[in-house]
Amino acid sequence: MAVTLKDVAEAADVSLSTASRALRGSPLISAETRATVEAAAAGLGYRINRAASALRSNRSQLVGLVLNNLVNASFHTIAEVVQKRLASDGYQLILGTTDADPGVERRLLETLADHGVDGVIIIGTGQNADLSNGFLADGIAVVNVIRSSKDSAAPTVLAGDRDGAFDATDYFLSQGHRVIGYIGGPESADSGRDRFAGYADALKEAGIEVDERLVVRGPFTQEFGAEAIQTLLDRAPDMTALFAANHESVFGMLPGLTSRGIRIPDDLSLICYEDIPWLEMWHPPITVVDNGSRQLAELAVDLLMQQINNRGSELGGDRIRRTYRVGAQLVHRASSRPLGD
Amino acid sequence: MAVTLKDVAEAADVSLSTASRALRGSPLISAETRATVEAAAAGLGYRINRAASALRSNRSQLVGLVLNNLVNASFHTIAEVVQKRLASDGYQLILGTTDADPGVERRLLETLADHGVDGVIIIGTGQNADLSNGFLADGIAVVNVIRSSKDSAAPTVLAGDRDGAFDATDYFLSQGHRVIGYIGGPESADSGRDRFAGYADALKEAGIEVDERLVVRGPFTQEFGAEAIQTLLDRAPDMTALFAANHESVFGMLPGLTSRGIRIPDDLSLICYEDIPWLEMWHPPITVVDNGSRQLAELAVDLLMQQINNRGSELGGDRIRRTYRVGAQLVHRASSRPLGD
DNA sequence: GCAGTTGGTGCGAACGATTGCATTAGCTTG
DNA sequence: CAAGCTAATGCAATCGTTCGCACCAACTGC
Repeated sequence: MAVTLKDVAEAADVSLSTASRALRGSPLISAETRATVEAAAAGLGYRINRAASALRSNRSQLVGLVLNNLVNASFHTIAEVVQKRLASDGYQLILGTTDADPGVERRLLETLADHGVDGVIIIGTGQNADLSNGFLADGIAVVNVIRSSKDSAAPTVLAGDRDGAFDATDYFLSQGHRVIGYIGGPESADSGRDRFAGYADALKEAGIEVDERLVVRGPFTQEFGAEAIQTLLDRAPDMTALFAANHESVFGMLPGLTSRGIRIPDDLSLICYEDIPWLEMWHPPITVVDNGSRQLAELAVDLLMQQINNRGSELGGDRIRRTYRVGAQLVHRASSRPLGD
Repeated sequence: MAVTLKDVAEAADVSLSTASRALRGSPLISAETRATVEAAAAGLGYRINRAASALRSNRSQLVGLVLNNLVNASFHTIAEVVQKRLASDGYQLILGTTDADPGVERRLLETLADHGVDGVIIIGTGQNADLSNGFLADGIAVVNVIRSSKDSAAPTVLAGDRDGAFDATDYFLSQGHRVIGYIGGPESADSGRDRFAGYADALKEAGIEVDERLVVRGPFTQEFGAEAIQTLLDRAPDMTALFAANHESVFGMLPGLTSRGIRIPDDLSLICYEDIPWLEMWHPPITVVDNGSRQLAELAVDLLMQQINNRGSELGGDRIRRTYRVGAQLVHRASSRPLGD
């Protein structure tokens, strides 16, 4: 049988409560006693039983992470960063994927609650705000990431999609480009909408109308990217710059450019969304908008920990629900060049 | 306060034990009573408290997954598949990354045990077999994946690295290639060793000596791939085929080929290890050795569930420790062609 | 020298489910 | 019809921690 706290208490010749407090770092315990208990625990190889601890104290040291999938680079980056941060704070990560299905998401959230998670980070569908608001009421911390939900009372960390797209487009404009193509995600996705808005706004400020001929929008798949680039090249041979705002589509689009013999940036200037390592290794290295997945994850964990640590004190009431944005950043490399040089 | 089993029992006018048994599907309960209890539970919105359940029954419905990172495609594929399979069986996944550090791995495994996981799937360093053997002794299921450890008593699911590399090389040979380059992982890694062995064996069978000039081995990074391809092209301009057996290096190598103006497969036939979606989108689509990550994951979960379900009955004693292999598969596409056509 | 602090420690009741054992009612069987 | 089953249910102990409260000794201040 495993070593229990009772064994430690007996070995250290103190009561169960004292042993518990000593190991938990309670200030009520004298330094001497604490040392004795810690020595006894170490000597016996004592390990806490989290189930018992969770049952009694209502703190599981478990945090749930809900996201669509792990294939998308932003998502697995976030998962990895969140996991590491949590681990260093003594928490473990329960990971669940939803494929963006609200029903799956709901069942997952309920199951996470069954396990008594102390908090949840949700890259969600936005359809289960009622549930996550219930979590908050029950003292379970919640942070939304990337996708907002107007009904959610939890803080939200968003990516700077509009500004990122604006900056990319604006950069093209500053280089003299006027015929700028756009491949992006669907209107139905937050990111698809916001990035397109950034593209359109930048053009508008420059006094340019959005030319539908130059815009292709569709699902987050590389197949779409492969089609989209062909469509665009056929439809607008006069295009001098292209902004690829749909991350997945890039994988289909780049090979398409290569096979058509389009040289970057000589024939076409290019900027892609999201910084995946190998875009830097491409020839030429691709200029990208880095959406800051790591920072998104870091901030999400920070906000979650604030909530967890403020549990009880209603102090957080004001700050919660606030929306944060992690700015996107244009990473200049070699895939874009001034027009007419 | 949350609804507890006691509330359900009272609502259904049965005892606590009957309520518990009814919801858990015990055969001791009459169909009628079961229906009553289930109705009461549904009516009250009862949700089990996993911490309490775990404490009493020693079953947490939690499974740990230990791996290096989530960036590598095989790893995040495995994580996603494992998570989905577990969820469909009523288990949740606690995910931990180790960066292949044995110390981190050890602490992670201990923490997983603290949380009372019912099982662990380990893509491990092989350095903590003592711990995982202890898990088995304590009734915690263990399955090793991808990396074996001679000291581990747990079943192991390995990839068919040697055979995959053998097949790829053999295929080149059958197409008439004789000067076949090799870019692979270090000797220190299982996969690096096995794949090189497959390459060397295939050559040997064809009566060809391994030519050190054609072999570059190094770390699992794309930077290494970028260097390696340059080295190889400089050193062996007569090379007609190249086997890229280091997954990460592919990301650095492909752009290198493009920039040197090497046409695939006209100037060089190419086969890469591990099937990442966009290799299929490349121009030309790249022939690959698919190591079967999904199948590895599926099999790992199967083996884990067998152990979990056999807990108590010592019946599994014989089967455990067995090693399984998921065969790699050559996926023919268009990046290799017969020599001299 | 006595009431009032303060700093440590122990007692014992939870937390919410599971489960071995006892119990009961309704049958069968000789 | 008594004894013996079986099927269904209830009782109560138990899992390992945590934490409110009571307690005690030593010290302070008047």
